[in-house]
Amino acid sequence: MSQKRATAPDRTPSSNPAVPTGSLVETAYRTLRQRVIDNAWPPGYRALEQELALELGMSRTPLREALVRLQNEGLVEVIPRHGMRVLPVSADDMRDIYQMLTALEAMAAELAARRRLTRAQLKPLLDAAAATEHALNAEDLDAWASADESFHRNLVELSGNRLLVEVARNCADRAHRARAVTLRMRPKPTHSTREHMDVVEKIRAGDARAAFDAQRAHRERGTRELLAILEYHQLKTL
Amino acid sequence: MSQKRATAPDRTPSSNPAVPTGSLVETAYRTLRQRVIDNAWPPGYRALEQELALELGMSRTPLREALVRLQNEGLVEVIPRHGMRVLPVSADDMRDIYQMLTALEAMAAELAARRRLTRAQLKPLLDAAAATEHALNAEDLDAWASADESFHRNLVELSGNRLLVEVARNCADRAHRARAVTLRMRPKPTHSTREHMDVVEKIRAGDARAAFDAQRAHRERGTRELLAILEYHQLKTL
DNA sequence: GTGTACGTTTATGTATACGTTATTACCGCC
DNA sequence: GGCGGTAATAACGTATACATAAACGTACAC
Repeated sequence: MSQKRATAPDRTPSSNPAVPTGSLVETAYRTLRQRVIDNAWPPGYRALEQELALELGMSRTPLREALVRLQNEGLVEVIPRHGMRVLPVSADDMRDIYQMLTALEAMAAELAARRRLTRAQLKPLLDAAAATEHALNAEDLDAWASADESFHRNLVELSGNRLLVEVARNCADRAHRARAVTLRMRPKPTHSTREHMDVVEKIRAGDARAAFDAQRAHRERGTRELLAILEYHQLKTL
Repeated sequence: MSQKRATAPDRTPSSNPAVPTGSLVETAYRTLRQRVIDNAWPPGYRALEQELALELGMSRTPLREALVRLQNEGLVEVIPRHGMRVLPVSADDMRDIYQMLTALEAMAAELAARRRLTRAQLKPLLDAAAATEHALNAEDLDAWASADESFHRNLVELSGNRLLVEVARNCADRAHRARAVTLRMRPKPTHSTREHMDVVEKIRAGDARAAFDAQRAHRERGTRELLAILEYHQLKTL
């Protein structure tokens, strides 16, 4: 994975254009974040501030502020005189991220179960779990991945803990690229899909301990699976 | 808790002067962060960018960058035309933070126990636990609080998970003021101190499950205690 | 061919300027 | 006194300028 500069010929502004928001900082932040997460920029990719600012049609000032935010979120690093660099994610990083998600989501499942949620409150989670099942049946891996993300996002939101939601989102962002790259290297996600329904059922039943255990087991199995893939394919950085 | 402006007469630059670092951003970041965490600035406190920049002897540019970082860390909010405001921490926030710390530190204890640490590696944690004991015996609450922080910091560092360390540090930062304010409102921390030793022993023995349970129980009891204090004293924001 | 020295270029970190608009102060009226 | 309208002020968000020093390219010596 060699480092690429912003002058790489396959990069044009139109491939991920800035979508205007209320502020230039926000525009830059969202645009750049998207590029990192969706692998439009590969790991290690570099670009200078002035180049990015020109491309996004703004001065360096808001662009820098966006980069500071992205750096705080662990998605890029800002290197003096070398601009920004997309932070590669190593296998160790993935282990760390997955350990975090395991702890956070197990806690989220427990908190959700304790809250005695209504059918309406549980619906988005149930819908997401059902969507993973439909996608699996239709053998549509991309739809499955999207539904999987939705499941996990909805799960942490049901915890009612804002900080947990925020941190889990950042963990998911950091892992997103690796998830996408390895999506077709893994066995069919039969276990995952079944485990989703299991977690939902435990939450619905208000069984906090069982919900915790179910979600935790789900993430632990997923962690083992992913780390095995990274090792087997000798994927050092993603 | 009324809002105070930067012109409050009891604030002078010398009470928490900027300590020069390699960059002005870093100087501002550390100075301001310290003021928030140590309650030099109370919850809700406001200050304008230009005022802070003047006080710290720099232009608004690096000052803004420092504020962006602090906002990302949940310590302040930046309000257009009103400058920055120290984010008050509500009882709900404290519940969220403690739930996070419970999940993260229990996981840290488990990971630490799994790593089969040497005596040398365990020493900082053991020393910190011993320090809480000594401070308790000497009836020195401030020393106890400091040792307690050291214990928790060392615990998460033993997890070997960098992301966990980073997130736990931020949770501790957010909770720091509330911890300090409530330090003398709680019973003598006899349980805490005994629990520290219990956790250390489980980690030393390499019993991951027991370490997880011990640290989790420790944090859960502490959570209940703190939330009860906040309710009893009608502390709405800290 | 390799290493070093030197001059030039360039990408920052920071300061300052500028345009916009939210906020505040003031005034008149009821 | 309270309310509404208007003008002035101020605090941004952003653009531009500037100083610094890192990085690069070239020439020369061994």
